[in-house]
Amino acid sequence: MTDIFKALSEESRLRILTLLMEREMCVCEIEICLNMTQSNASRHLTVLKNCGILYGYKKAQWAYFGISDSFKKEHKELWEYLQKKIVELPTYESDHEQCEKYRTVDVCASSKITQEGEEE
Amino acid sequence: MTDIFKALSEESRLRILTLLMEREMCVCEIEICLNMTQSNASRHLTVLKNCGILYGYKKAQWAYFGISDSFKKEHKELWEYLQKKIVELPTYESDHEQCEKYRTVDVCASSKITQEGEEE
DNA sequence: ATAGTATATGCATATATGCTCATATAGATA
DNA sequence: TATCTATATGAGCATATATGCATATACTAT
Repeated sequence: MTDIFKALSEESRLRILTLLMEREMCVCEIEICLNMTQSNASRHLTVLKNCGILYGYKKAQWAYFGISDSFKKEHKELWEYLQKKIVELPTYESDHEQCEKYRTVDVCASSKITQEGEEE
Repeated sequence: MTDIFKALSEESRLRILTLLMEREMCVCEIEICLNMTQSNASRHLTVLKNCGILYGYKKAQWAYFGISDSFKKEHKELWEYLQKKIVELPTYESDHEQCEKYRTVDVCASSKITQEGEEE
């Protein structure tokens, strides 16, 4: 029980959750959308997965994560609470904008070019 | 938002909550029921109060704490989740037994005698 | 095979957290 | 006033956590 609250008691991890509420994502997408280092994103995702909030699987060289259905079911009230309150995060809007911005591009495998180019 | 999860991500504080779900209590009652030091109990209560989970007031030389109605209302789903899951805490039963044991006695102002006597 | 991309993890470090002991403060009582 | 009880808090210490850098591993594509 405390492990779930511990996982949720970190702003970066809540920001990750707001993104995953939309759709599952791979590490490097989160890395770019939330502007954090790769190792940092990876570690936070591991924490969220280890306590059962996220599911995760690998496909080709990517590791995808999403919000676990069993978590939603077994922690129903908490999940409802999160859905309701997480939009109040100060970075909610900007994170999603950043996310949309890279949505059209194939973020992975071209991230470096996109980052340097910085057109638009 | 993270401050509430942070407050809840600690076993000792969840144990305190299980007691306060029954009735409001003063610091020294919690200290005895959960077998923790006075300073430790006081600090945990302060954390829970600072994030709005508890209310607190002083009467004579005692400081009483209880679960805040506004918390229950403004964080309804979370509160329901807590009520449902907190009974699963490994120490739930024993903590309440300890609590009942001292219920009949006037814990405060006679705690030291009761502790040493240890009859029953 | 070689090079490039994505991810996980060891290591070092800065910061946060929890705990105990000691002490200051405030109210109660003789 | 002097003493006892209850509480809050500073200091010091041990542990936990978050983060960045470097690197090992795994899969892709040429």
